Amino acid sequence: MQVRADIVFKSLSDPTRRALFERLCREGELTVWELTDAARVSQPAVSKHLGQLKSAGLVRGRRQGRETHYSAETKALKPLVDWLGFYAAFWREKFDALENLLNRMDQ
Amino acid sequence: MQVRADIVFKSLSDPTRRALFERLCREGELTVWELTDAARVSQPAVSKHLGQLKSAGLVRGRRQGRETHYSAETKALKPLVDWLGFYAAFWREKFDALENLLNRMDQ
DNA sequence: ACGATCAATAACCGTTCGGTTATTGATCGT
DNA sequence: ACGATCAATAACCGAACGGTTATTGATCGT
Repeated sequence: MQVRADIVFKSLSDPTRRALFERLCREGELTVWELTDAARVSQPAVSKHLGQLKSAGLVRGRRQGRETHYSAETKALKPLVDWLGFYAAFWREKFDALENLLNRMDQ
Repeated sequence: MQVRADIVFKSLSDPTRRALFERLCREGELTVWELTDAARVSQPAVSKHLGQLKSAGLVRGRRQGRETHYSAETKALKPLVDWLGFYAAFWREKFDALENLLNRMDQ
């Protein structure tokens, strides 16, 4: 779980990359060029970021014809929630609520 | 809040740095040399990491004589919790929508 | 007063990172 | 069949990162 937390933290530590993930969370499935449109970086940069997010399990790519549809894999945030829950007893109640929700989505 | 989240994510994305923060969370106030002892890096490296954690507000340093006592500032995790909370709310919406749909299909 | 200790800073080094442009490979529309 | 489009890869670049050793500054014990 340590390693997973590492990857997730690192993946989300870059603003551009996190913005991509956030957009996928909010808007659902999006193609690379749709994502590139809003991101203020080039298409290859977007593709690289998506690749990293995919490695972290935060994103899934579905190839359809010549376009690839990406979507957020919210379950992959679990290591982060676990980490927070463990190290910040201060926020215990909120974390429990979060974890509860995640477990329900895990099914 | 975006910027805060940036800094917090980035600060915690390095394993060595996160280990320092975790130890401070678990064991309370510790001096630099106590932290250096367990970390597998040099004292200057530890000092630099503590400096970054301090910039992020994740850590507080209390100078006492020639030694500095550091402690975790769990409140600084709030941006991270908020970020997760925001997307958790989004998940809940989706989840509720799905539940709703399933219920309607049942009839 | 002086040597030892603690922590921060300086100076440096190799690697990784985030970005670019150019190119390739695949698929679509006509 | 062919030009256009979409996405991934390649090759490269400067900046930032994480680490080191050496040094400095301050404080403690004797």
